[in-house]
Amino acid sequence: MERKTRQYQAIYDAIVAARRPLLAREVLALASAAVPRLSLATVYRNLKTLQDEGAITTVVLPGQNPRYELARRAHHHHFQCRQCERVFDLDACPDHLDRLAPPGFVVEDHEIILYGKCDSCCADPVQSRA
Amino acid sequence: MERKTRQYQAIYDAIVAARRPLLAREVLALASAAVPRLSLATVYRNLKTLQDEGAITTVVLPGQNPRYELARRAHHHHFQCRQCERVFDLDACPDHLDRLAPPGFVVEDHEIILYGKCDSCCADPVQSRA
DNA sequence: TTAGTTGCAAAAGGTTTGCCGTTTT
DNA sequence: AAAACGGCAAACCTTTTGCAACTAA
Repeated sequence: MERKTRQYQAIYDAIVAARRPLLAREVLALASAAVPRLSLATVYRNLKTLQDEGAITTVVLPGQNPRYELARRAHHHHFQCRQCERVFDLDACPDHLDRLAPPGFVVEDHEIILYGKCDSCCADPVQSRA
Repeated sequence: MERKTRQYQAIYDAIVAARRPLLAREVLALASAAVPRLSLATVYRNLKTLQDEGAITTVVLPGQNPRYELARRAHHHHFQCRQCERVFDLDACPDHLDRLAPPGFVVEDHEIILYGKCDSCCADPVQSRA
């Protein structure tokens, strides 16, 4: 990516504004407000570019499509609300996970995903904000 | 599923014998030894049946295709070797993960995945057994 | 001008489904 | 014979790619 196109800006802006990991189609929906004829292919191409630039990272939950969020400096994990299906960042991390592995296995990395109900959905158990 | 067919048996046996989560195409490869003309569609249909029967469970790692393993009674997590890509069961689990969530969020469940190098690959850093 | 980008449509890759012939009871 | 099951191919869904037209620098 060498040019700053309207599409690129709109896609980046959408991710910045969301402040949580978004699905490709959510990025399209949000960025379409600024660029009406925006295509999914362009969204994917720019997401790829943004990743290569280190501006965003991919968040993949088991069995779900990839989500994209602003790159963060710190190691962190995620929480998914089972009601609205939105994903949120977590800051804490319980170290010493190495001891969960059997003898002879070397742990290099880990991933933790919590599932439950977010604060909004706890307050309003009816509505869905997916 | 009401009948015990050769295909059903071969698929179930493959999963039992593996003792670790298998990809659909791995199940096909293994069960094909017993049923030569076995098709992937049949594998998927029987995997679905086995799940409905509660005989097997699905293990999904972020960004990867689903794997299938014998249903286990106990809550457990998984370890994936980055060299051979095989997935192994872990028995331990570090509770008190609830406190990782922000105030107002309710944690109902969690998932932990460790990545690293399995014992076989530590012993033999060259060969891949994927 | 002109190389990089976009939109559209088609392709890919894994999983699911429709159809119809085959098997089991 | 009736009901269930398997194989094959097409359908699906999300992501990727080919290509001609467009556009930013």
